[in-house]
Amino acid sequence: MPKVEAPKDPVIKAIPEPTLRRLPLYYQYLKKIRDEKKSDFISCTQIGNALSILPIQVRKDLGVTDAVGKPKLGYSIDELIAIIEDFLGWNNTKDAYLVGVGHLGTALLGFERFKEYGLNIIAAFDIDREKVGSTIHGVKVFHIGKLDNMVKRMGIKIGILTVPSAPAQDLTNEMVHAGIEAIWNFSPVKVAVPPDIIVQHENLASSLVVLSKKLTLARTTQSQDGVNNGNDKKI
Amino acid sequence: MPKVEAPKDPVIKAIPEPTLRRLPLYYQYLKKIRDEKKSDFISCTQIGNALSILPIQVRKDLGVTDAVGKPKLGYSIDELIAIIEDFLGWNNTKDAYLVGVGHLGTALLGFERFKEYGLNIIAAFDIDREKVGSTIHGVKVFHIGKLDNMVKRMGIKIGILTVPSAPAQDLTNEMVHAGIEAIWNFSPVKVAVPPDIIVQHENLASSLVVLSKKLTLARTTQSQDGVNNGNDKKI
DNA sequence: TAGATTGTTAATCGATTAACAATC
DNA sequence: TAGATTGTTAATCGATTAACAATC
Repeated sequence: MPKVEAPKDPVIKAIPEPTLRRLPLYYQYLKKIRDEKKSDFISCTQIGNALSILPIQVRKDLGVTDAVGKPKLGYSIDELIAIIEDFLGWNNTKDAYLVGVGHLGTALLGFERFKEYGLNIIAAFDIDREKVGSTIHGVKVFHIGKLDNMVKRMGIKIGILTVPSAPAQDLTNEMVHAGIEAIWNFSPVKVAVPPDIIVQHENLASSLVVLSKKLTLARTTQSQDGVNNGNDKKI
Repeated sequence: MPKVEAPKDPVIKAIPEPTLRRLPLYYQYLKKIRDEKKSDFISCTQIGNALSILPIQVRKDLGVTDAVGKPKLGYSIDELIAIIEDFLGWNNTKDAYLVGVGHLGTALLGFERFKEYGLNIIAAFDIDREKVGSTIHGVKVFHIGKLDNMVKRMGIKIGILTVPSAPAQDLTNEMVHAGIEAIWNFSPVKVAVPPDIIVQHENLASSLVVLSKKLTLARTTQSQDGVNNGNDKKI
């Protein structure tokens, strides 16, 4: 890869994943601020202070969108909200299927908020005959045997996997075989997929480990140094 | 033995957060492998291949625990499981309270698996009179007004926050005031806490953004370069 | 033994943070 | 205007990856 040359397609930009994860936080905050109607503009310093993020970090992050601010004034709140919404693709809804109507699956079906994020769960699948045929939070539950056909027929690209460890890999294979291109995996195992399939792994065990290790460390080091701004990378 | 100077307290080591997040994955895999009883030993190469992680990364990660492997052979599977379990503190259970018995809160109360990870949710709180007094997945639901007293009386240090945006900050304040030291935050907003309080922020919107941006990019770049091993940092 | 694998030290890569000129 | 803030380029920091000697 040549260092100097301009990229062929300017649409393709490398965006750091941490940046992508912070953008929704800014968005949330901006909407709150907008409703308070105190000002039409906001600076990176204000956003950063509210979210315990360095202002320079906020500015860098906003830089990946095409947001333009005014020196001294900051960014137009309304404009920034619109730009982030657009950048994150929250304007064009994507359909998804959910596989596994257990506790967590049921909870996700009830997440009205997903629609704001451009995600629309249009059907759910399970193997349990008692669940099949029912409607949960407005979403109909089908037998898992119908997955393949329905994915193909509807051209669904996103699958949400909310099942236990044991069947996770098999169901992943079924989804991929049917034509699913991106899997949001809430099962406790890391599933294997072909190289062109995208998997986003949500692991509660990992998060809990980080939390409890931080807590343990805070206790053993308390009153030694002890400052925790919530941004620590190491524990 | 260190060349220059020994650290004052060898217990306090800086462990990268990514490493902490990967350790549970290794653990999951090791347990699966152990049940297959094919061998008593396993190498970093095997673990890495199974999880799409570079072997050298696995070795580095295992290095932070006190696991010792044998050249040519690898690590004892049983020993490694025990060491990770111990390192992550999954042997001594920590009690926690859950605040907000909505869809997600209910789902978390039903997560038997948490006990394996050393987390024991011993009570839940809500403001809804219909929920108060009921028992969900074996956990009793109290009125939020009792939180302060019960946290103090039981010496609870971990709070799980599963409420909507609006009341998240107020409830966080209440928890902190009562004596909670670590908050596992599933609300959609980043809550502000004093510097000595730990917050682990679980944000579905952020994860979804990463997933959908990867999907969008994969489509625009398909058949150009197109190799996705699931380990990409940038999208 | 030969060679796969560990453990450790060094190099690379990328995200964060700092510095600073431009600007309203 | 003066000074706060943006936008961009450079420096720093830390995690990942590579290199390689030690070893069973």
